Amino acid sequence: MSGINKVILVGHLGKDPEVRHLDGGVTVASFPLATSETYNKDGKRIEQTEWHNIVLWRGLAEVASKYLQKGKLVYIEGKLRTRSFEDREKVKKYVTEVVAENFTILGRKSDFEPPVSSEGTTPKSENEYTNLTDPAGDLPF
Amino acid sequence: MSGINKVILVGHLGKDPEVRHLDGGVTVASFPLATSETYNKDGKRIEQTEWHNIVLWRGLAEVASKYLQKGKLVYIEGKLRTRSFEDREKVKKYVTEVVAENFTILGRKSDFEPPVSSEGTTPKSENEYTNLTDPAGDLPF
Amino acid sequence: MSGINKVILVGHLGKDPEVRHLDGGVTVASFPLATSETYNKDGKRIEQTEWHNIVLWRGLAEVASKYLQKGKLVYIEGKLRTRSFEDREKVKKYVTEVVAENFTILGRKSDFEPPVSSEGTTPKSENEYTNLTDPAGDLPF
Amino acid sequence: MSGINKVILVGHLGKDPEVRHLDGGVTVASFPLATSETYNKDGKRIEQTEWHNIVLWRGLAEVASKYLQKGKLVYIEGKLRTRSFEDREKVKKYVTEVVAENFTILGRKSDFEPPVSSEGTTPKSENEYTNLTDPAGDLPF
DNA sequence: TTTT
DNA sequence: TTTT
Repeated sequence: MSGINKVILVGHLGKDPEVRHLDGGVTVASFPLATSETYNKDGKRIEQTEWHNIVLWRGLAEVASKYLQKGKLVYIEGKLRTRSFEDREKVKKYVTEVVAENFTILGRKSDFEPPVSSEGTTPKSENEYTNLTDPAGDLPF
Repeated sequence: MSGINKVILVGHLGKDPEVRHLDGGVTVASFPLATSETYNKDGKRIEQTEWHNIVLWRGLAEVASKYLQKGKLVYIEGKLRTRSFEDREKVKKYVTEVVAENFTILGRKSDFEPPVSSEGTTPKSENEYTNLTDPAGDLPF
Repeated sequence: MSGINKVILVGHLGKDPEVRHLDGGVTVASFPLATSETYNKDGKRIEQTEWHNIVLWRGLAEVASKYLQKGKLVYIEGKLRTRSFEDREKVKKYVTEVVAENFTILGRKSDFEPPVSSEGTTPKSENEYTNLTDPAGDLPF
Repeated sequence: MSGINKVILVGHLGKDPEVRHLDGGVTVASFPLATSETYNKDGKRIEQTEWHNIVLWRGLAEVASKYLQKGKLVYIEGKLRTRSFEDREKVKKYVTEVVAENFTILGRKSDFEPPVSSEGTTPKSENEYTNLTDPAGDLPF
């Protein structure tokens, strides 16, 4: 016993969430998240990007599939989990994922709406941010 | 002995940073930061805002005074410190502050530049974010 | 909108939790928590202690009242909340608290049992730690 | 750009740190860390352990090699990094590590001393905890 | 594979 | 491979 296993990320989705429905009816969503760090080396600005495998379960997966899309900036809180699997050649491999326990969209108001087909959105003012939290891991509205 | 004292905030500056230079030449900056939470009560969307007193020292204060302004969205990492002071009526009072150890601007590219007097900025595209990190607590460029 | 408000503490309880039952039957517990930091100044080891007001609600308050006592080492995750109140002289005052959302006892096995009146506890081996988590904010067993 | 990549762990070392000195004189240390979670399933207490690869650089590696040993309870703060390497069969593999930026021993006073060969240690009192922090990533004393 |  |  004795443990804290916590991950806090702010980054952009590299792809739309991929949603699967397991046999028991459980929903799982996953997507890659990029967190980038900028630092200075010999006067040049270097950007280093780290990619994370994000996994969400149940209600949180449902919310993610509805409100998160490729490119969005998101705060994610979760825990690390390394699991093994067999690839196509039956070789045992390991992958480390971040199992999300909570997420919040960081961005402008338009980022909080599910994408629509309609054109002609209202112009946005400079400082128009908003967010969406799902502390309970379930639908927030 | 034995202690972790860590605060993680993402919110908007309520005012421009207020910068002071202490006798020994040390720079201190401070500003209020709002973190808002939205939840559902009886079908209505309630927004609850919490205000935090942010304090930054030395190099981090210099960076803050240059790159942070009222309204900007920022990630702040720091620690809690409660200090006492005497108000004008000589009454002892307590205030809890977040002493920043690190911050990152979260927002669009324009948010990374110090404010300029020139008018006529270039139009921004929808999904234009960027950030600025100062892990070492000193000027990052 | 847009906010993350997160506090992570590891420290010792300064007192036993104080438990109150509100009118609606809701349980609230609170206790002071010390987080200490040791640093070096001119070759001398300086210890600086920060005190935090911890507040717990409902099921988490019940668990805390049962398993936490003065002196125990605990990991606490929560959020900052500043509230105002009137003191006995009707002066408006402010206090900043950490509203716990989760806690974990860090310590040896004996620290996980509610205190008993019986004497003569079993001797402990050198490296005997264990912990107790309450992720859901409710009774964990 | 735009990124926060933060990991917070509390767990026990599965092995003593393994220290290497790279060509340029840089020190790297690494060890496995176990974080365990206990939960209830059908009235049975289930313990699930997650293993993390911890990597420390430079001064932090030196401190770790001196003060951390197998079995000790430690708080670690760092960031995720996934790197690829070729195994003996020239197969490309990936491993995700936690690059530590800070650590603190959590435990009793005896846990803060480097291990000694002498026998006959002084008995410890019940509530004797202490800690050791290395915020700057360098030797703290 | 994101973002700037 | 830790810890209880």
